[in-house]
Amino acid sequence: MIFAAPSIAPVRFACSPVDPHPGIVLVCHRLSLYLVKDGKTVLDLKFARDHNDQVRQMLQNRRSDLDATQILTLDERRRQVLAEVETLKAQRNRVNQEITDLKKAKADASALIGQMKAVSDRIKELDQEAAKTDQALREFMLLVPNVPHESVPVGLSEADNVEVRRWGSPPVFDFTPRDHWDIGEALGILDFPRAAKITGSRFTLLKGAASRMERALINYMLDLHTTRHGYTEVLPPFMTNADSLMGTGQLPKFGEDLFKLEGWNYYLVPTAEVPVTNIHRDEILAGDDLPIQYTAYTPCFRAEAGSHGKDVRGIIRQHQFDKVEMVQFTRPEVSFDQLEQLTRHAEAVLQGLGLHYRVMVLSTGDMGFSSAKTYDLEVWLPGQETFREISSCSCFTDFQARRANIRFRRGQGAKPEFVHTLNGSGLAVGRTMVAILENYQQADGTVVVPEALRPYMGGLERITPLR
RNA sequence: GGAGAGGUGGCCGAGUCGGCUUAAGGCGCUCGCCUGCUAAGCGAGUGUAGGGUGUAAAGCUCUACCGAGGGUUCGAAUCCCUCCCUCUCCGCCA
Repeated sequence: MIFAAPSIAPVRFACSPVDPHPGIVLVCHRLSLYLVKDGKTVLDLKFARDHNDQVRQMLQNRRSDLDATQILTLDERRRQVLAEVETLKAQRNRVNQEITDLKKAKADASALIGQMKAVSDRIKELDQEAAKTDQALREFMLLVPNVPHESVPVGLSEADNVEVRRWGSPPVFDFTPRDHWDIGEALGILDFPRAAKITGSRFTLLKGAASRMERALINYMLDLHTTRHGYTEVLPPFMTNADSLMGTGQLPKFGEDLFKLEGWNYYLVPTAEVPVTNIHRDEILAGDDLPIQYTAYTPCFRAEAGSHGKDVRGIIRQHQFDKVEMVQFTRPEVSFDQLEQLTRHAEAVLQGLGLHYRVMVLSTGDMGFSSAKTYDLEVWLPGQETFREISSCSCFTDFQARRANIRFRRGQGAKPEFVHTLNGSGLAVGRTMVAILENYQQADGTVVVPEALRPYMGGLERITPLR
């Protein structure tokens, strides 16, 4: 197996106080390029300056066409301007005190005041110059992807993902298993034409046992994560502002995947990851409180731009779907261990429902922009005779923490450090129902309800045709 | 939607004819002293980020930050404008 082996890791970004995108206010404060080794931040912008070659190499590895030398230029310019403007500001502060003293003594200060006019104008100029440079540097850094962990297989696409393990076995049928849309429509519990009438394509009307199962699955998953896996349940807003989307990495690069509310700077959440991770934006957490583990149910809204004609049948790919998400904030040194654990938490849901699945580690070519390592859980769908993604579990190292300025203190008086963030679906509810319909279908067209779900469905054991 | 009041350091809370506030004071916290123990008392310290200077840590030094952004001014927590958020009353609504 081939592994990416960056001797040094990555390039990240951060930002500062100026607005690079109209209507979008950035909340990050640090302006530094840094490198991470063994999950620990060891170097910063100074390193990028002194070892620019290595930085360039890293960008190349991730197939980024960003030019690392631009960092040098911009940083040099920025520090030049800062040095000059800060000297002037120091002078201004000093002279202002003198003016104050003169005024107190009822003496004439007009000479000093006249002199400071020019200084003040120059400061104004330089401040603008510094802001421009900061903005350019930040825009650059916001487009730098996270760097894959050493254990991530190098590859160009989905085809290079590597199976890590699988659980269970596919159910055996003495008839030809059907797709979930056939099963659902025959039972009268999935209604596609009416959903298209109400809204449009990629929406589904659930009825009877389907809508109840959706609700049951949400409760089952939340209960599992809160009572067995140690997560705290939260129910966040289903819309977020642009700052939050910037914090988790959906913006500025992936705005076309989002539904934005007309006349508002609000977006429908594409995943609970956004509101939940941003719970602690701009906060310094107590080291003793880590790891912090949240689980949340939210609907998810995705424009699915660029997926036209893909998965058009059934409820696999919808503009709106329900998901239960797990989010963790951890110390840097344990984040990849936590990823293993979080992945097991997602797997526990599938195991509880008796669904056959496999775990894939995504290759460098298939993983997301913000992720350092991602496991996908793929559930077996007999109707389509294939494995389909039902959960995606990622460690983001401090990529999101830098953007969202989420830090922690190891102890009293210790310097704040960035936390690591993780999240994973636990699980995508709609696809879980798809899996149940297809895996538990019977020759007579009915569907057996998995035992774990029955308590949540009033003891219902079998779904029979509605009405 | 209408009317009004506010947003200050981890917390509470002063601070409007702009300049002795380098953000008073208190609480909390840390360290020390004192004290059978505890409590109380006494003393010192206590933010974040960036630049410069140190091999590094420390230290020293400069700059910025009183909801956010912009403006006026030699100088803004303090004045003006825009926006965000919180609270009160009215209206409407689940």
